[in-house]
Amino acid sequence: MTGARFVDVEVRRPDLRTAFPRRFAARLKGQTVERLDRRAKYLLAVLSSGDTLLMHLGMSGSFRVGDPSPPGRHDHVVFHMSSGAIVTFNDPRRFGVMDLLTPRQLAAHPTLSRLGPEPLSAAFNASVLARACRGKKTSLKAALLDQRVVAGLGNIYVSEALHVARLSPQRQASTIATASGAPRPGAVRLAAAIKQVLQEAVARASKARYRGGRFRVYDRAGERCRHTNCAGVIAQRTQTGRTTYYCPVCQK
DNA sequence: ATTGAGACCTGTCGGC
DNA sequence: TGCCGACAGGTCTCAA
Repeated sequence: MTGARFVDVEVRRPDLRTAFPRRFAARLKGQTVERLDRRAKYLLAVLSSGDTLLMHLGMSGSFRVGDPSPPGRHDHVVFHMSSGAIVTFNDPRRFGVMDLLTPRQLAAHPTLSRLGPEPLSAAFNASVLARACRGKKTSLKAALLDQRVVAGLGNIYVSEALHVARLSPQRQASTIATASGAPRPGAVRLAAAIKQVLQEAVARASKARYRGGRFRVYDRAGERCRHTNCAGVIAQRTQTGRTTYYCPVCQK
């Protein structure tokens, strides 16, 4: 898509999680994609008009490249690019998002403008994490799922990171910081663990043969804890509506 | 202001 | 084999 123009845009279902803006297709047509970017779990295509195409996969969204004809039941948007590429957005549950923002709307976006730091950037470290958790009465699990604390962690990698850091998901978030917001050892381990599990995930996903589904604790209830010298068994429980997996023995 | 519960929607899977 | 409830990787809104 990068460097290519939108020749045609088919909107087959304009009702994803949010309604499409008026004249969505018309505003896209003729625009060139200057660059593709990402912020947290949002995909952004910066256009020659200055507008930004904002996309989110929700729980079940995906893009594929290739002629979709005949289009599938959940093929909601089809981009026909001047490069010849045909890019189709498919999303059975329709929790995804497709929006077109002016520079002003982008800068003032209610969600984007409040996102926390990118976890793999230098802007995210133990000090930043500790400060964000200072005074939080909620659990570490809920704090890490809060996109304002750190951007882009989802249910799987929160469990994964807490296991690597050996921190209990039920532990109160404020306990990784001192009263003044300085990092305690747990914050140092957790910030490093978050970077580690995400780097590993990106590396694995980049390999064509990757099948997915192999995690340290996620979806492994009843299996042995993989930390060396830990005799624990992975447990699962529900926290704020989401399933958490953890080792009750080594995660404190 | 912070927090947790419920809602949004469809597909899949396990149990009967 | 078929039906039915429970659950799924994410936000958003609302009310306590």
